[in-house]
Amino acid sequence: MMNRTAFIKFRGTNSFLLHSLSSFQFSTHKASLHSNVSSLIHKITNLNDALKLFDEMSHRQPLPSVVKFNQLLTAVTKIKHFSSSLDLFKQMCSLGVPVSNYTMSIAIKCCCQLHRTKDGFALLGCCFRRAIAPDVYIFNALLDGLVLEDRILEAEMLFKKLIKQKLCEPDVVTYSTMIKGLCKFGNNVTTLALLRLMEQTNCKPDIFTYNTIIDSLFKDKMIDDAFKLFKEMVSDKGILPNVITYNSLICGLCKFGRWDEASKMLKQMEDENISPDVHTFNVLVDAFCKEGKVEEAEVVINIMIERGKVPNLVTYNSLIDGYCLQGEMIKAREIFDSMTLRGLAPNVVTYSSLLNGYCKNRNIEGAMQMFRQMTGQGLKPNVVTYNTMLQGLFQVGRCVAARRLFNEMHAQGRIPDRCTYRIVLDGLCNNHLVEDALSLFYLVGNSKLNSDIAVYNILIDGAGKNGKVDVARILFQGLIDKGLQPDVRTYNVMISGFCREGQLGEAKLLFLKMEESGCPPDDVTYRVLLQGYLKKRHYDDVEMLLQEMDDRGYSLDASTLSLFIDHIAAGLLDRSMLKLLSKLVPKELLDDPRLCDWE
DNA sequence: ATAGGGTTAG
Repeated sequence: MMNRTAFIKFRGTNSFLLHSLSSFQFSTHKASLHSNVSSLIHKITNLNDALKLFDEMSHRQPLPSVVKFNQLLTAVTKIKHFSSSLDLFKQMCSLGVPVSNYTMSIAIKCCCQLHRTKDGFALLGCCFRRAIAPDVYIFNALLDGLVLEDRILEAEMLFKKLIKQKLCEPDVVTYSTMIKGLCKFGNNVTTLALLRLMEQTNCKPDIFTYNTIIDSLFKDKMIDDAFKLFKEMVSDKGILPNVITYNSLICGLCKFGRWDEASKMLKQMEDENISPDVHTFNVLVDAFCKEGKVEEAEVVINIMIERGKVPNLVTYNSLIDGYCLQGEMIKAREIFDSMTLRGLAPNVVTYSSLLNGYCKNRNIEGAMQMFRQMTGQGLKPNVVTYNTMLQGLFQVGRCVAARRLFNEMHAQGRIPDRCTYRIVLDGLCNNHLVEDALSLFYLVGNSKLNSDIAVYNILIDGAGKNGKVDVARILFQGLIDKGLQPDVRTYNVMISGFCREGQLGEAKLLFLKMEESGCPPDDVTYRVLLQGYLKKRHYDDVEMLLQEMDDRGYSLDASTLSLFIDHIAAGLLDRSMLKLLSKLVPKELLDDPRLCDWE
């Protein structure tokens, strides 16, 4: 075959020669294509190459076999161009390629991955019409589609139907997909039952099955069960954990602050010659960032790079979020710029972190500018983005703008979630719009949104702070009537409301009720009650409360302490209390110059 | 000579 240099040498010598040369090249190219479609398909890395190859294949006479087309479709599906893959499938049909069950399974998978499981089922109908017997691959793809669309009941129905009507022999993938669906809905009891059922059949659970369940148990905070299953997998079934198993374990342990065990797992992993991948490093980066240890996170990233792993969008997003949580917006922007320079396009998560950072710093203009930049890049804000912006706007008292944004959220088809609801209620209460918050609350009525103790805490606090302790009392009774369990915060905001109105008797009664209700007071409870007592110059229980605080190992905060000092300075409280107070003051507060003559 | 399932971020 003529090579490229030879071709160049001929240029300009003779146009006829050039023409024949190029056609010669073309035909040899085609010839090599014909014999080597499979090897060309394996080299496909982008959609364009795939489409070109398809075009050339479809012009061949005779047409390449269906196997070649299936290979190409697989390649396109692997690079996640599902709708292009479907287009090619349609073209295959109109070209008259005799599509097989392989082709159908790929096409159905594409529909399902596009959240168009309905079309997937339509293609199942086509199978019957074309006398293609649907196999387990096809049913697995459909089952996965239903799970993906959260249609868990239909997934269960399909699963049972497959078995009952013997539509196909379910295999380990069928079971694992069903298990994934059950896990997604937090139904760990049924999940484990299905795992046991599986063990009775001849398709045994494999590493995929176990990884799915172990990860789900961690997500549901069932750490001990997760480890039990992990041991069962390794010891009883002899299945070796892989990098994904370890990633789940390490991620779960980090989330619960169980650092020692997490690093033990890292060591164990290395001992077994399983090297950490980008995902593992990302878990560690994120864990450090969440702990406020951004420098450590940067160290992890350096190790990651030393080991030849390339940080990706997730890595940078975690780091940016870490800096934003610390309010270090300059660093956050630096990382943002450097990731853009590396050709990584920021996504909605990146922007939401930045918005959050600006809002935390009460820089609402900065947040707005980011919001506009984000939408300008064609990124659609999601519920989290809107929640962040709403919180920021309420925080700086821009209730009208918040309202406008809430309406926009609605217009964009974003359904407010429990966080949105809490943010709006809290925002209204903190901006002296308790009446509005209450009307919204009553409008929502007896729904799941209102069966949330946090919602009651917000409203009780809002009512109390706005001089509506009677409303607070009604709300408190209401939540008890509903069968909700008040938590420490509920008691704290209620006690704080009573204290503010000088109803110290009520405050004390509720305080005493906490212990017997199995919800012991925390340091905040004591601070609130003490401040209430001091402000009303009601000193009877003060010493006893301080003593209790000491017994429980609680400490005083700066503002309560300051109040005590004022009362002592005014001669309202005896100086003998200083000794007890000094025991309750954290070291950093002892530096206060006003306290130098304490001991 | 071709098809499928598991882990991460706001």
